[in-house]
Amino acid sequence: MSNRVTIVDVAAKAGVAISSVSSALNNRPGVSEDTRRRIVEAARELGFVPSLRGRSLSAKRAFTVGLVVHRDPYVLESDPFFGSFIGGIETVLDPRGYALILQMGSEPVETLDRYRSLAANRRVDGVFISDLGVDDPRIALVQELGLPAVGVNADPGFPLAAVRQSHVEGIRELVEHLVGLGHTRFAHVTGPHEFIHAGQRQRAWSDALEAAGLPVGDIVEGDFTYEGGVAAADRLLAGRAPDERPTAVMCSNDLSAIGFLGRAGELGIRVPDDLSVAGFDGIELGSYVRPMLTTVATTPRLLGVEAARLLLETINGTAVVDIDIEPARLVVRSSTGPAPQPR
Amino acid sequence: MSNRVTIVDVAAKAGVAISSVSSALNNRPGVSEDTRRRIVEAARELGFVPSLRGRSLSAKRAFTVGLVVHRDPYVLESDPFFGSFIGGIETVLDPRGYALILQMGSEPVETLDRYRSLAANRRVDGVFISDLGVDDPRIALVQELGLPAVGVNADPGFPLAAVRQSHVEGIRELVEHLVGLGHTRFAHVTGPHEFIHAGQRQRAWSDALEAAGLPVGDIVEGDFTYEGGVAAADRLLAGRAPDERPTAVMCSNDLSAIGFLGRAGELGIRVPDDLSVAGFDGIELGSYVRPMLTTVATTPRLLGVEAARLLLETINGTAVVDIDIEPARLVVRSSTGPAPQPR
DNA sequence: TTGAAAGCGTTACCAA
DNA sequence: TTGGTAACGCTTTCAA
Repeated sequence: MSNRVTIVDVAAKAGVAISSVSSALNNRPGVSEDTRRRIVEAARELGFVPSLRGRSLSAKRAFTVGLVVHRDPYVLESDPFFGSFIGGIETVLDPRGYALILQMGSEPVETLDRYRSLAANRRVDGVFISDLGVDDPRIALVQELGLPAVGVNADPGFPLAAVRQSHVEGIRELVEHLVGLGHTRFAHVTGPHEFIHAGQRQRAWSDALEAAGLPVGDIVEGDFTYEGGVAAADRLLAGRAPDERPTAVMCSNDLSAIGFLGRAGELGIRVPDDLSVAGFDGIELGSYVRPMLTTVATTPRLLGVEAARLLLETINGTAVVDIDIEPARLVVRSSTGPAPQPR
Repeated sequence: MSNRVTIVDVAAKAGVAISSVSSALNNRPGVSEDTRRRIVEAARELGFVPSLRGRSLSAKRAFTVGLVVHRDPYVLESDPFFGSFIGGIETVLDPRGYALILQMGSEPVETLDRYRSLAANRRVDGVFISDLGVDDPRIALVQELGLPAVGVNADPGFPLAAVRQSHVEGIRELVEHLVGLGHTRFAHVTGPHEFIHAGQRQRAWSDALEAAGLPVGDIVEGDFTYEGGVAAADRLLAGRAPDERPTAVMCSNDLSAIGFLGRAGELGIRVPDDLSVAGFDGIELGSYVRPMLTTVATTPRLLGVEAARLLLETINGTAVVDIDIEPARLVVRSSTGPAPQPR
């Protein structure tokens, strides 16, 4: 259990110097095909696995990257994003011998400290920056720390490497879908304004409506939670006469749309007959609730894959361009339908 | 950016040997109070942070522990457990200079490989084993690998260190609650039988009913998903006359209970008037749906805290006893009520 | 092509 | 109490 096999053992067994073992096993030139074979064979027989610690110290690399999630646990729990995103990250990290360190900072200051300490003791070679905020202080921080980083769904002009999935097309498709169904009175439930993606989605919604020559209607701030959707439904629907209510509502994520749906039902408003509701994300739960939720489906797993690829490239200093993955797309289910006929 | 401060720099600045710096900064004896002060001061001025890599190699420790989640991403997404569990882990890891590596293996074999490679290159000093399965192969694996490990919610007789939160009391409370409401026809929706906690919960349910002298009723296998709850509702309720249906159902987790609730509503069965439904977990969502879900609330965050504490102790070889945290407790909300009066 | 040796940044042992 | 020095396990440079 205790005495693990080291490069010295392999060298001894193969009857060569440890430097040759290192070269051979890392596919570097300068080793004859014959010796290489002998070394590989010896390593195999001994079950040699290079020690990450030795490699780390020598190579000045941690072979680890970090993700600091700065949301409160409840949001993390119910958010489908991170599970898939992390899954995607792993698929590219693992084959390259990298691993992911996950940290959670519930408060912004705490989050910054996490990044700081990850950098200070060189625990990671790079980090992901997700859930970007407006004027996000993490940007300046990683620059100051010289810590390679990749932003997820950053705005244009983001100063670091970034991977993005456009929401514009999907939201435009949603608006066209609703307009085609005859809707004219719209409303939008945003996410918390401190996150840039909340603003991105709202803007895409407003722009598409304006492009269609229709009034944007009410915009109420939500918080990405089920509860927030319930509250938004109260504000937009309760106590309003049918012809004063919006007939088509987009919530900026699925969870809040599902809350919205639930409250609408309680208020006696039928979906989609009296009201159309759509979300954003494409979480599984949306296809189980009744009516099934129309949404704009994102692909967090793919985002994770590309973010990881980009981060490793950034770390290696290989030429890097931002990556745009295929846009999120409209998925029509049963929570949207023809606009109710006024009478 | 590149030339970081090392122990050598501190030693030079303080005019002492590096061994003294090491001793002083690690609060080891053998350094005079005076020198210690000088060293600490020098370190502070230089902004010295010990290199994890150097420490790792020398101390033969990774200062990292691992969690390999072996569920498919969707379950991870919608499961409230891991977000809080990980949050709890972090609160004890962080102050002790440890970090968490998160890996995901969707298939069992893959999961085992993850553990194997974590151990092979000594990336972690120990691992958590959660979502224990029946005859879980990970137990033998970590033993064979000599990898310190802590089991989460293990059965009695578990051969490794374990942290547990008893579900028995809470489920018994639930049964007493239902019995007190006059229910006599029960049913239970389990989790996947390959997980031991699914069996644990079902057994607690059956035992409590038997203790009350009541028939256990139908037991149908679910899968912990919303969808599974819907399917279970179909099997237990659809096409059955009111007096042939159970009047009180426990689903083995909240998510499936919520699915069950939704389908019951679609079938025209009123909850709690015609039927009482309860879940297990205590997720936030349960308090937002209507009717609000009666459940047995667990505290995954606390479980994470204790699991991490125990794992670090196991790694340090300090005397270790299993930890039992406060049992999960019944939380009565509005999805349970008096048994319907037959007529 | 091969091998010896110098790092990498700590900790820990042992003289002084 | 101090300081020198040998590990720890690898990569990399430079002679041979």
